[in-house]
Amino acid sequence: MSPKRAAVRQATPQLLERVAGRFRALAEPARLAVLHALEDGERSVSELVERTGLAQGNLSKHLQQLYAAGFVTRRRDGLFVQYALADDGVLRLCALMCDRLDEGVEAERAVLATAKRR
Amino acid sequence: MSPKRAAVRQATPQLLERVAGRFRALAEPARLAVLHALEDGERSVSELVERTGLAQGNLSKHLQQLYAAGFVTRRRDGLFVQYALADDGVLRLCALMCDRLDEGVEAERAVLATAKRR
DNA sequence: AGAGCGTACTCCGATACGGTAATATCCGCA
DNA sequence: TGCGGATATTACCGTATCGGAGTACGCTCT
Repeated sequence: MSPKRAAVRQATPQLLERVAGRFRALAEPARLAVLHALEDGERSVSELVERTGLAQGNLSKHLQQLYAAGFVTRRRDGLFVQYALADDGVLRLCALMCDRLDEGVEAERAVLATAKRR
Repeated sequence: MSPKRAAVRQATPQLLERVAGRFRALAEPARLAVLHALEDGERSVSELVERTGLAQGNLSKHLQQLYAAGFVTRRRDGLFVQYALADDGVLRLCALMCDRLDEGVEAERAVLATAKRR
């Protein structure tokens, strides 16, 4: 049958690397801000500069990474380039993560307590 | 009403930083390997060393980060310390990410083509 | 073809992060 | 109380990554 479907995959180093890379793309406040700014639709780079407050060059680099990770799509629109969320998967990921935040506060507290123990 | 529920949150810098931090904890093959090694139950550090092939000190650091991020729990068991997945949220996150991988291959191809264009 | 705007790329300094080796701490047991 | 195994912590090094500044490229219009 060769279960190509949702079967549990082998955790090969290559797969781990690929998955880690995707997570890494989301492991940066600036990029999360960009994704957030795209939540209500397509935006040009200039619009994203306004919305996020990032410098143009910096923003461009982050956009490349998000694009390479498959989180956003690109489209030339005359002089502009319009970026958009590739799908709602990112939002689901962030939602899952945000839910964890509230419940994780206690653990964080414990860690802090451990850190300053003694 | 002060919507503390699943309402859309403000994307404050602090929140972005916190969320990014959580993603950062998953943005490393070694830590994903650890989580994978915990999929079928509690494991001691020594067992994790065997299963992941990581050096003890190195593994310990990764475990601290996973713990601080709230992905794993800790429990003293005599001479050992047993780690376990805090909940199945991590698995859901990874599953979501893995699903994206297959579909993202095309985009990656495009990026590569762009990189070596000319 | 040239000007002007929007976007991508390159180079740089500062900082963060992962891996290793050595050391410290914690625990159970004689 | 002292020993030995298990885990945590520290110091150190090499590398990756971020942000900023400057520059190159693409597109449109005249």
